[in-house]
Amino acid sequence: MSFTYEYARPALTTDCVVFGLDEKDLKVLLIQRAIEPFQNRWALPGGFIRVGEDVEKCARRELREETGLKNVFLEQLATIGTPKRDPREHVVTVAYYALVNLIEHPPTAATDAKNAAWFALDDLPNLAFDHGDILELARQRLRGKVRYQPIGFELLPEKFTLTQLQKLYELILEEPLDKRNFRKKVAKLDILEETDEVEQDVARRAARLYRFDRSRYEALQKEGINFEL
Amino acid sequence: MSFTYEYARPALTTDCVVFGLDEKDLKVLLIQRAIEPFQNRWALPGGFIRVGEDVEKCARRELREETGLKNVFLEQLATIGTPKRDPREHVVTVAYYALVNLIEHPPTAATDAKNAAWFALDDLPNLAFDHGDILELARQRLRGKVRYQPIGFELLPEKFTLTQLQKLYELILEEPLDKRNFRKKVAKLDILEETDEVEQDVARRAARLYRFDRSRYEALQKEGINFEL
DNA sequence: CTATCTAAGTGTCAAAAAGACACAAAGCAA
DNA sequence: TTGCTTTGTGTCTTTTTGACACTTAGATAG
Repeated sequence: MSFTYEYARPALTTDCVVFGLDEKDLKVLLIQRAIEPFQNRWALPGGFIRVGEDVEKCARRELREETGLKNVFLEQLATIGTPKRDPREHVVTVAYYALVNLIEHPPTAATDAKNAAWFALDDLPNLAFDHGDILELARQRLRGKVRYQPIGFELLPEKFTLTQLQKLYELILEEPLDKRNFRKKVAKLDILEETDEVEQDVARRAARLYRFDRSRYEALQKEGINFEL
Repeated sequence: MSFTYEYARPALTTDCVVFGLDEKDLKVLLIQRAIEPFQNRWALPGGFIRVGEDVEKCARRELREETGLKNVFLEQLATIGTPKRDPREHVVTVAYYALVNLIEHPPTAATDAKNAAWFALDDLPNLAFDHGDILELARQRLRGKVRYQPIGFELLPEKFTLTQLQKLYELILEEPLDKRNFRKKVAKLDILEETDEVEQDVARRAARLYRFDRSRYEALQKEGINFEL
C-alpha cells in the first residue's frame, strides 16, 4: 500500500529528550538505533507521526514503545526542519522534553527491541542526526524554565528532602546555592507540604520529607505569582 | 506530477502571527482567504512547506508572498498538529510570531492576490481554522517574553520616545506602569542610546528621542543579565 | 556508653531593588 | 499673556536579595 500526493511532503517525526534524576546526576534516556542510518548510534527516542495522530500523542506513543515510559511530564521544545538533518530525505521533527523520576522509572526499560539506557549529561555518546543539538537545546530550556516554574518537582519522587530539591536545582542551574537562602525562598513560595515522615536508612540525622502541593501551586499560578529561585 | 510514499504523511504548513504597533494599538496582520475552506474568512498568513525548504525559511517566504513583509523579527511559537484542525486532512502547522513596526511597514501590503489588513487586538474577526487560538497563544508568549528580553524594540521605529516605549509595554502587559519607575528601570538596563533629537510636529513640549543599542544589549546578554520590567 | 562523624536545621544584617508618590517647566496655541 | 498638554525628575519606605556560621540530631565505631 502507498500514498500519493500532488506535492512532495517532508516526513514528520517527534523526538523526545527525557531527563531523569539519579542519586547524584541528571541523566538522559537514549536508545540505540537498530537500523541505518546511524545504525548502533545512540539517539533520542522518537519516530514518525501517523496521519490522524496528534503530535503530542505521537511523542507519548513513541516514548512508550521505545522506552516503556508513560504518564510523564512532557512539553514541546521546538520544531527543527533543516533540510539536510536526515541523510535520507527532508525530515521535520517536533522535539519535546520530558521529566521523570528515575526512582519510579528504573533504568533500561526497553520494550521495542532496541536498547535503551540512561546517560549522565557530562558523559554523552556521539548522537545520531542532530540529536546532540536538540539535547543541548532542551538543557537550556530546562535551565530557563526552572527559574519561573516549579517543574523541577517532576524529577523528584513524591516525597523528598529539601536537600534533594536543592541538589536538583544546583544540577540544573549548574551553580551552587546557599542552603539557608534556598530554604527561605522555597518556604516563601508556599507550595511545599511538610509531611510527618523523615528519610529512612541513612547513617546520620534523617531529614524531613516534603511533598509538592500541586493544588496550591495551581491556585498561585492563576493569580500570576512567579517562582524564581 | 505526483509524489508517492510508503506511509501516509500529514501535510505541513507554517503560520505566522504578525504583531505591529500603530499610534495607539497593538495590531495583527491578517489575510483574507481566497479559496475554500473558510473562503473569505480572515486567517494568519502562512502556507505549505516545500521539500528541501527550511521551516523558518518557509515562514519568511509565505510572509513575503502574502504580505510583502521581509527581514522581520521572527521566532517560533509552537507546533500544532491536532488531527481535525483542518477539515480537508491532517495538517500540522509550525506557528511563528513576528514583530514589525507599522511605521516602516504601512498597512495592507498585499502582493499575493489576497487581501491583507491590520486588526486591533480587541477588534478581531472570527478567524479560519484554529488561528484564533494560535493568535491568543502568541499574545501570551509576547507578554511573557517581553519581561525578560527587550524584544519590544522590534515594534518601534528606530528612534522613539520613552513615553512611546512605556505605552508599548503597557499595551503588551495590559497594565499601567509608573512613569518614573519605568524610566528608572530602563535607564539601569543601559541599552538605550540618547540621541540629540526630539520629536517633531507636536503641539506641546517635544520629547527626546532614543535609540535601542543592540550591540550593548548583545554584550549584556552574553554576561547573562536579565531585563525584567 | 562515649566519642565521633555527617548532614540537618536555623537567623541576622547589610545592600540592592521595587514601588508609591507630586510638581515644576517646556513649548505650543489661542 | 494665559492656558493647556506632556515632559522630565527625586525621595522615602518596604521588600527582596545575598552573605555568612554554629548548634543539634542521629547513626556508627571503638
